[in-house]
Amino acid sequence: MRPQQYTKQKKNRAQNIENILTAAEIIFAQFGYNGASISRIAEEAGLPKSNVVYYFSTKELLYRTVVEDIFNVWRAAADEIVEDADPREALGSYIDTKMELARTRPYGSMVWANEIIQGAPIVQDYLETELRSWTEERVNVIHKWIAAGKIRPISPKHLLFTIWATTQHYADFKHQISTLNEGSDLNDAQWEETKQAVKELLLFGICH
Amino acid sequence: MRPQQYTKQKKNRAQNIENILTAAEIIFAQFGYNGASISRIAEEAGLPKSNVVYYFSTKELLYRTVVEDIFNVWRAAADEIVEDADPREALGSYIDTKMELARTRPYGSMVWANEIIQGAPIVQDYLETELRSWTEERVNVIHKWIAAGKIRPISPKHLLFTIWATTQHYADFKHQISTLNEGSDLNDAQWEETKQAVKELLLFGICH
DNA sequence: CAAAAACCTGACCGATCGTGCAGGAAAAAT
DNA sequence: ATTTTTCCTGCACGATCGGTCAGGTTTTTG
Repeated sequence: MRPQQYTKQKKNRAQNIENILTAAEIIFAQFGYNGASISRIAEEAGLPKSNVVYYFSTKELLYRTVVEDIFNVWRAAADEIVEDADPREALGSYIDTKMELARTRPYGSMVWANEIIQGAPIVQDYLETELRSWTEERVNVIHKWIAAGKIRPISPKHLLFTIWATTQHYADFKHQISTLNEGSDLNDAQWEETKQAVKELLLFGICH
Repeated sequence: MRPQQYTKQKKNRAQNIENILTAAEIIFAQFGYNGASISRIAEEAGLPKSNVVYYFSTKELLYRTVVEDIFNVWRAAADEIVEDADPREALGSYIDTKMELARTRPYGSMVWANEIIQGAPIVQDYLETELRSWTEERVNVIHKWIAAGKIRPISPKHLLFTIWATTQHYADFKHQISTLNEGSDLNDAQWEETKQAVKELLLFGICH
């Protein structure tokens, strides 16, 4: 009986934290760090403001948690780009995964965009360490693909930038895209069509 | 003597307004609509807060002026995409112009990104009228290019989205790009290289 | 069942927000 | 030179901000 009640309390805590993080992602995406208020996040999460502060003692801690979360998801999504992979398959799979995340986690993408636009005041250390080393590794892989004659010689860095830009555009600018789609979000078929179009545009002419 | 002094006053007014708009573009880009404060914009413009309010009676009016400005610049940059143009030349020129604007007006691009991320609360009417009709016209042009066999059959809308995403990425994410460029902005040669790489990536395989 | 620990929240604080307004300073008109 | 108009700014306001804290409630412990 002891562990059960203890588990119950833990579960409630985990649930509250999850609700707060989900709400924070939406509110931070919509208003940016300075524009978002703790009270609005609390309202979105259906909790009193004091309770949000109880779990995350400062606004910055809550924000940092949200930003680091989407960063890690993106990083994990790209680990498949390795030297002995087939370029078309690896890049295609990377684009697919990032497009899926653009659809399922658009608010996380928007928070990241806001953070970078502001000059990365919170995650600058991440950019200079994890992102920088990870990027160098992928650039090296693409260079080896070129040397092996697997793909046409293009600038690996700009290929990565173009993939990031395009996939995240479908999250960050989803409102603009909806407006140009008669006011409604892309449906399943349209998302599939979009993924194919993006892959064709970016990869045709690159991979033989 | 009368018209000269009158001109002097007018010039001062024009200069103040220009300083305010330049400052507002930077501050709105960095903090978003809700996060930016009039006092910070005034500080950036080197004027008392009251003076900013004197020229722009409300924060929303100032913001709307900034957003509409970058919107119109972008729209003008793309008027060259017409049916009887050479696709490679027209699209290449469009990309070049948008890349130039990404370099010279990055803060305007960031304000637009913030506005769209927030769901376009201010310029929604623009999206539904000017942007929508303009987009349809360009889509029709690209369709005719395809019908004439000038370019490969691709989704015109997604081609446009990809161009927007990529060109604006170099403005909106310039801090991230700088960080991956040893901490410094792209120099003249790197910008030229970037423009060529983007055009090659997006247009190779599209235009014959 | 009592003691202890963990969880939760209403009330409050100083700071800053957007903006209205009175009135002085400068320029233009007469 | 004096009036009229335009330009400019310090001050004050209610609202909201992030964050503190005392104290109540619930859960766990012994």
